[in-house]
Amino acid sequence: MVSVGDGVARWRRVADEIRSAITDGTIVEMLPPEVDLAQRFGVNRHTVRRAKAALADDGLLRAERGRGTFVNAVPKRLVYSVGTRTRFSENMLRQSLEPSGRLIRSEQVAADRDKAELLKTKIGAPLHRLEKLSVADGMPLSRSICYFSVERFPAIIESYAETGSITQALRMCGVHDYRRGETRLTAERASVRDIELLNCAADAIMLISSALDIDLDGKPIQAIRTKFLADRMELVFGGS
Amino acid sequence: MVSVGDGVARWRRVADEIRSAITDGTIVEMLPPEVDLAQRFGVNRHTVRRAKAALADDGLLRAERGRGTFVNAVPKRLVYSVGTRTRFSENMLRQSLEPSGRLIRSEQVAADRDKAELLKTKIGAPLHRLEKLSVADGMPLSRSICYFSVERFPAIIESYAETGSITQALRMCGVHDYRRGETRLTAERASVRDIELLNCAADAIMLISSALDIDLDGKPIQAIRTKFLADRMELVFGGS
DNA sequence: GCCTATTTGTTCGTATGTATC
DNA sequence: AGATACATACGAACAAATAGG
Repeated sequence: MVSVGDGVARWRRVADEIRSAITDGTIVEMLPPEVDLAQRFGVNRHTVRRAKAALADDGLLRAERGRGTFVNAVPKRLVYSVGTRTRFSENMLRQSLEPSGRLIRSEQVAADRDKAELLKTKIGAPLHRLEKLSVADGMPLSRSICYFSVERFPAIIESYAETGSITQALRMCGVHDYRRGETRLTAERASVRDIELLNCAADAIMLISSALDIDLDGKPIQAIRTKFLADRMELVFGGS
Repeated sequence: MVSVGDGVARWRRVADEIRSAITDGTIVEMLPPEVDLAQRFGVNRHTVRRAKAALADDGLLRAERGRGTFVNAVPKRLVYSVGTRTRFSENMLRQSLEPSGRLIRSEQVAADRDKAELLKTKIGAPLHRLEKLSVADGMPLSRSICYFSVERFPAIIESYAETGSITQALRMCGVHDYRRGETRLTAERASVRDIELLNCAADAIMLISSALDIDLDGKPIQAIRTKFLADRMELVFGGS
């Protein structure tokens, strides 16, 4: 066990290791006794206790005096299927969840080099920049920033604000179907703004997807950058 | 800026925010002065300095007294293209990087329920469990755990140890082509073992891919779980 | 050269959090 | 439950290098 002066407390490290062991099924029902854990991680028993307290706080554990520590029901990650036809609403409904979107902020910006290339507009062309929050069953799951050509979709913001769904907003703008182009994926620690918008833990991890949606003729529709809460989501590509 | 008693030091958070700003292009050439950063993050200047020291240690920054702090050449994230034909070596060579694989550990295990289902073997059937490290230009990028049916690929371990490439090892076992089935993605904090094997920051983030490779007849070849260093990699699906 | 503003580098002290025994 | 050592965080300085007029 390492961790001295690297900015991450040992108890936090231990808590994360235990959490992983629980979510990936290594620890199923009951936690090993504190002394065993302390030895395995090479830390003091107090440190293990601190870690367990943090996990119990999150509702993952339940300690019973004299009996041991039990693992509570683990909330499975929601599955988001990314195919050529990717729709947030459909993905959530399939899992019996009530989807909704909330408009955080919208503005017009000028296309920079990257966005102009993606959306095939001129550099400096006006774009709608739409920042939204996606929620399922009242739980914030992700936050996205979408860019649309103002010229092509003048009224998309109003339509989205009305319906709370990009798919429906696009339909109102005459786009009845579209598909997913390329998707780029990486991950980062949640920023301060992520934490306040998504109402998540301070050390949450965001799965970041940058994608381009195109219509059936291959013309670009929107460039989207979405930050998913990695704790609550799993993205699936290909297969089925 | 928050963070008190949550197990992650403030300087570490500040360092991460600055690192993000650098990698996503918000900060280009020069860092704002320490007092400005301190105010923006709501911390003491010492805390900013500690964060900068950590980043300078990683070679991202270069501070010059009286002049300011400069951003070194930004190491762009390497792109890993995940298509139906996904090969680590080809992906790296395309970016003029010298790929290599290192065998960490191999053993035989019995198939549990999940793996048996994926690999279409009986529960309890013997599997090769192959743990490896993938490196490009001397920099560790990811670590994988692969499962192969022992019955179907008796000598895969030796072949991999010899060649350092799964593709080549499979060829020696009579599989000349294979493709990627489903890929499931999520992200987690690096475990202690990740940190020591990949030689990365204490609070690094791992992009986790769980996938199944199948041969051209649709028969399963290997189940792979790969943990990519999110700082150094970007996964691309679809498009091109 | 001189002065000044800016920016990084350093040194005190003090309080709190972390980790062990 | 204390006692101890070390890491973290803040505050208030001051020193040293740089840039501009």
